[in-house]
Amino acid sequence: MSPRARSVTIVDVAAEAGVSKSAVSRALAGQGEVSPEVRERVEAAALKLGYVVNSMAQGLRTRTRILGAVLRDMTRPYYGVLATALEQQAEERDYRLITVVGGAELTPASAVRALRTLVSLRVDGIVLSSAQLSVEELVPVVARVPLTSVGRRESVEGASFISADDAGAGADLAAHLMALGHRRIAVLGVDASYSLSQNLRTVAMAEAVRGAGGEARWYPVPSDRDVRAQVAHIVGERWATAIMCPTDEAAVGALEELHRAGLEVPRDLSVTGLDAQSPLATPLLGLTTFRQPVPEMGRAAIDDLVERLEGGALPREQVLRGELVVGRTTGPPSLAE
Amino acid sequence: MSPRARSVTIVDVAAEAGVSKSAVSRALAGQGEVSPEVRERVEAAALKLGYVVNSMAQGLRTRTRILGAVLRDMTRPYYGVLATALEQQAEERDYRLITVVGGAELTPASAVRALRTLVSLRVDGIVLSSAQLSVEELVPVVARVPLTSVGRRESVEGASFISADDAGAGADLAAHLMALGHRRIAVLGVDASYSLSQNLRTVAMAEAVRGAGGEARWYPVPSDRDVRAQVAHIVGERWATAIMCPTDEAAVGALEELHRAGLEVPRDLSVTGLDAQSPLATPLLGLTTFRQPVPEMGRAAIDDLVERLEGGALPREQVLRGELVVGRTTGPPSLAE
DNA sequence: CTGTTAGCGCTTTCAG
DNA sequence: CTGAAAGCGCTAACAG
Repeated sequence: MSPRARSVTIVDVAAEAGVSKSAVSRALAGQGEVSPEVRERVEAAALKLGYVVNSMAQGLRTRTRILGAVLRDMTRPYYGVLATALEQQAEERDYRLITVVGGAELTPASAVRALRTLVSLRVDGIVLSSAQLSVEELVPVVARVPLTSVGRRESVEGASFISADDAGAGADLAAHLMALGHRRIAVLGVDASYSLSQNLRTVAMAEAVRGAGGEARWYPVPSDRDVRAQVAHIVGERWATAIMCPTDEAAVGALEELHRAGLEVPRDLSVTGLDAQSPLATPLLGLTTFRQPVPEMGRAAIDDLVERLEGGALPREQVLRGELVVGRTTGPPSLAE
Repeated sequence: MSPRARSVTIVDVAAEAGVSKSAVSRALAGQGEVSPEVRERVEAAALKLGYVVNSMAQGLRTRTRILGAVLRDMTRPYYGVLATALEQQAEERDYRLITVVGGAELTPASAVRALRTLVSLRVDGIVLSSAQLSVEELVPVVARVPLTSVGRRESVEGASFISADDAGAGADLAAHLMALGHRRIAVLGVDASYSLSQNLRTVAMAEAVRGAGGEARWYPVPSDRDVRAQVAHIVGERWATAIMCPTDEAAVGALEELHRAGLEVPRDLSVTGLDAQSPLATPLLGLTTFRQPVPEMGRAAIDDLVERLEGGALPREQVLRGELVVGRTTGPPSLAE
């Protein structure tokens, strides 16, 4: 292995350019002005030596223009899309973005670790996505650095949050089924302890069905990735004419189970998903689902942070609305009963 | 907005605990030993004040146990799975991991920016995934910090790399089709400038077909996300009995197009994907594909880095092998010709 | 076992 | 416009 090079500092650049290190700092950071001639010499020297600023030393004195994001399970398309949007918008605003991902399951403990990593790095601002943190855990970090929560309403003073209208999405899907004529609808219900947003959706589905004069039954599932058993149960009951799922992944799980049971969709049973971020929202599957405005949420989160950082804007709340995606997994209820 | 608190430092903790700041440093970092009594007082004070180490100040003197990863398009399941694996293994080895994602298209420019961010943060080591960087761009960073490249063979002295056996995967899929009796096979070929790994796969597919006595035709596609036109062309030609795709996403695109054209798979045409990371590898679609050992690659990358960091191990090369996943999109060629 | 001291690389007054 | 010098928060000798 080639010996690791001692990293080149501002002092090395200064020597190379024949100026003081303050001159180099000014020339590179472009704060106090410098003569064009010095600037040029410095830039040449920096390039020649392969100088890269030491953000740590820099951050000891000033802002670094680095934002941090805590993301949950990157295995889910939702977070991938969010990460990409955050990154692009940060880029646009001339900030760097670093992300820390919790394990597949973002437990409070791992979320706290992730936040600490970011705080310890003294990032200028933090985007926090769907962590299940208590106010007590959040207060100390909000006190130190601007924080915007995405996808989950945080009740912490001083934090902004951006969320999708989960309840509205659930209600729209329910309305779609009701309009098709369904009256007995099974909802695969998720508990708030697993995912608040999935809980909001599914609760809203059931309520919307009932509010429109239909019957909804709540079939609790441990997670959207674990629905097969309940679907089998629903099939056995022969009561529902439609199954509403908390996510697209859950919907595909349900479709698989129905397929296994020899049922045809939507002839025998209608199925809805929710998210439309994943490749599962392919026309091939033709899932009826609801597109959450994830890229928009990511952009809004960065904008909020930057505006608070630079413009002194106040923390605020934004709820973004998505749109129904009608596919081929929903249709009129079967008459054969 | 609540006023941002001045961040609490080691000195504040020292005052609170009534000891010197060195004592605090030692107690918290656990280097030189401290009396249990002092340790306890310091820990209590740190907790009370909500102290979080300043990695920037710390990093100015020592290693931070933070690793960095440069990832491409997080929108692709491959990178999500990789990110999760990297994170988990880093956690296991007691390192933090921060990731910087390039835009949807990881251009050399954005990869260089990402690398610079990591270098500027003085991470202890870097995992670089599938960047299209030249040796000249890589040399300066490899000279500064241990780097392990994942998914792409870097020809830079001093870097490790871990890759999947792309060529082997392509060859296995080709062998599978040949075994089924196919002799005229269309390969959706990807250019190396878009993705080296996709290029390796597809080239290997064509070669393996020919090596086994079949005929392979190369149909170039701009990317694995843009295959519809070529597939339509292939359908029109009525030559091939099977289509080999560079990725699962491409395969689903192909299936959609075939579906649109009224063809049935695998009766009329067989289709293969490659990756099996995405939710697209669902039993519902039943894609015949090849599972790349992505989690294993992630783990190996972190292990390699940590071992070089701590054990002085030398950079090395590892090629990991995945496995064929036989689904329902391949079958014997149609006889009707 | 503990405190004192000297920087790590950078930005920022403050003089010149 | 430029250089000298101080200091950000921390760790690592070095004395006590």
